Amino acid sequence: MLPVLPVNAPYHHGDLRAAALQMGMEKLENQEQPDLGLRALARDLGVSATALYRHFPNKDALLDALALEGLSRLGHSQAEAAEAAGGGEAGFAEVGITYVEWAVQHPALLRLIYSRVGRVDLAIDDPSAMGEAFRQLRKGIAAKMPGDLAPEERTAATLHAWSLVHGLAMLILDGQIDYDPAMIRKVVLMTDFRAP
Amino acid sequence: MLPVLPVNAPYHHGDLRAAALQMGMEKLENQEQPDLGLRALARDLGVSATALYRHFPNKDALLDALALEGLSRLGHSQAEAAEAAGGGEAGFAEVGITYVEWAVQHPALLRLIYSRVGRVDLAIDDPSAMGEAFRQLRKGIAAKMPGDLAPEERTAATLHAWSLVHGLAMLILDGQIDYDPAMIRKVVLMTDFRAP
DNA sequence: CAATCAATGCTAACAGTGTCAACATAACTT
DNA sequence: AAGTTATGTTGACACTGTTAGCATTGATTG
Repeated sequence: MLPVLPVNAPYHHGDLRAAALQMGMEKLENQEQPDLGLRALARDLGVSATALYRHFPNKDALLDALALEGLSRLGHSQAEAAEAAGGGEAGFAEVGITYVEWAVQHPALLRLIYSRVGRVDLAIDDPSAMGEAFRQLRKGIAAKMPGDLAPEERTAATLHAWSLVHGLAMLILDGQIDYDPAMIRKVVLMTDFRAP
Repeated sequence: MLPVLPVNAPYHHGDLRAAALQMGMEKLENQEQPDLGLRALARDLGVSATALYRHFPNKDALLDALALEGLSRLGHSQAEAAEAAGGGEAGFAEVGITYVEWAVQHPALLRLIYSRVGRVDLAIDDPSAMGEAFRQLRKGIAAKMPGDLAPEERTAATLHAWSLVHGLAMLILDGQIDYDPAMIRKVVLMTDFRAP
């Protein structure tokens, strides 16, 4: 985690905002808890602590941006998995399993996403940003469900599916259950969405 | 949140450890994020910041103690609910529903529990403390499941049940889904544990 | 009862944090 | 070329967790 420009660093960085997000993401990939430290990040970027304030109003805004990017990546992973499985019910299950796998591979990022997604500040600056990303996620889940369900059942089933994989992911991240891919698959496939 | 002993406070507090835990629990009940602030807590207790170090080696230990107490309370609530429902499958569902309700009523405390339950320090001091409490929780879930299941199915079913309600609770706490008791009940009852 | 000692409190200090104000330099605009 | 805007910097403030050293109280002994 060396400074980006070790020697002869010019006064201006070039694109500090992008560099901060990239290094922030990098740090999140290599740690467990979703906390970054503005000063530490600036230090690793080879820049003064307050320089980041020219690109983000405060620490929260930086973390929000990282969470948003993370959410986008998660969405892509799920879309890929669904497509690879050929859609339908098999694809639906795969979306859930991918969710858990992604969480295991990016624990800090998933935690960051969920800790920041409910914040109000997001809605102030850009009402469509984080909320919309999550709406897509939910819509994706719903779209990949069995098609012959009544609307109310669809809602319950979506909630069920999301809660199940989110709970699995969280329990694994918190060290409460071991990450056993076969067991995950078994548990995810346990639900029959046509049950009353 | 006034100091406990406003006037003529004696040099010694009496039972600062208990008072700290009580006030800490009180603060957790009235806020969303599970972070306390050692100095702030000491201030509210009318005591110097470092006084708490005579009763807890550090902030983590204090939070661990609070998490442990919270876990015990959660366990009691679930046991009560199961008994009230008369055990069996109905009682089993009630345990799950109670889990979600308890989480909604004590969001910071539930978050604290899960953020601290995986920490190693707990196992050093007292290997049975937090781990054992959680083992009880899991055993409680397992015991209240339908009895005619194969052992491997029981494991999967336990995991399924725990993940489902934990996921529901977390999504509600993070503001991703509304807390609708009827919907919770519907979702929890969706799973047929005899499905393949 | 008096002396000692452990338990429990205090203040002062250190390193760390997020953030703001004031100033400096580079880049862009006219 | 001059002025303006964007982007850095240093210095400071208030806050945090934590340690060291000192003070006071309550309990345990001789």
